[in-house]
Amino acid sequence: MQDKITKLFKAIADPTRRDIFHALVITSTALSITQISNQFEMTRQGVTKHIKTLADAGLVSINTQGRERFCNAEPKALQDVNKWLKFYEQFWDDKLRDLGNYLNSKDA
Amino acid sequence: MQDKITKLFKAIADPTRRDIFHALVITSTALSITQISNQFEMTRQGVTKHIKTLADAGLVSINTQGRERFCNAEPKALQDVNKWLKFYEQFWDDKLRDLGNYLNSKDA
DNA sequence: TTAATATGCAACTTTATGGTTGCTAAATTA
DNA sequence: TAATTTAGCAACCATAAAGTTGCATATTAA
Repeated sequence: MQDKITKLFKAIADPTRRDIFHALVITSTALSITQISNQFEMTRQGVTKHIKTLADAGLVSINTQGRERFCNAEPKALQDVNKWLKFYEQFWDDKLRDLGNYLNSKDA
Repeated sequence: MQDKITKLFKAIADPTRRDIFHALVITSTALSITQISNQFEMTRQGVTKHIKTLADAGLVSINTQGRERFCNAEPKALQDVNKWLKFYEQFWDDKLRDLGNYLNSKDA
């Protein structure tokens, strides 16, 4: 199907999902599906779908208790994004270095 | 339409686009559309579409010279992704800190 | 000037995505 | 036990996205 990093990127590429994820991160307590949906202008089923996508990407964990399903954010999953970024970071640093060299040569 | 950060996330959410971007990053010279498409099992027009998406997200800059259009990667655009990540980094750090506290309490 | 090259644009197809409605089932509460 | 609450599942819809083919156009080379 889809590789892990793509799932992760696609999960956070949707603004609504970023909002849901954010809401979960800043809440210390786990939230049930209904509690989450109440915070959004969308049907519960719509929210459920997004949560499934987030869970598939490892960004949310779900704990079932009775008829309720409590969701928790798993920000650590974002470390893979960070790892991906790290490689390219060296190139934007290089550009800064190049700019520095350029400015120095102008001064001289 | 779509906000900047969403465009950026969507651009890198596609594996082909990540490949194109990567190819441009690791090449010191700018590449024409044709040169890029030759590296992919896809029509030139397909690649062109991806490049347009990358350019819209600020990840690629295009320099027209005669009938050719030379593309350059702009890894610096990824700094916005980094900025977005930064906020959540503190939460995965918190988790590590919590784990540290837990281990310490076990030692005592 | 004719031929070849590099490219963009438009239309089209297929599949994915975001979201909805309607229904069912399992827990809980009265 | 009956009513309510929490949630999943399936079907459906509209739109976006990935990729294709075909054609027009501008630049460059013969």
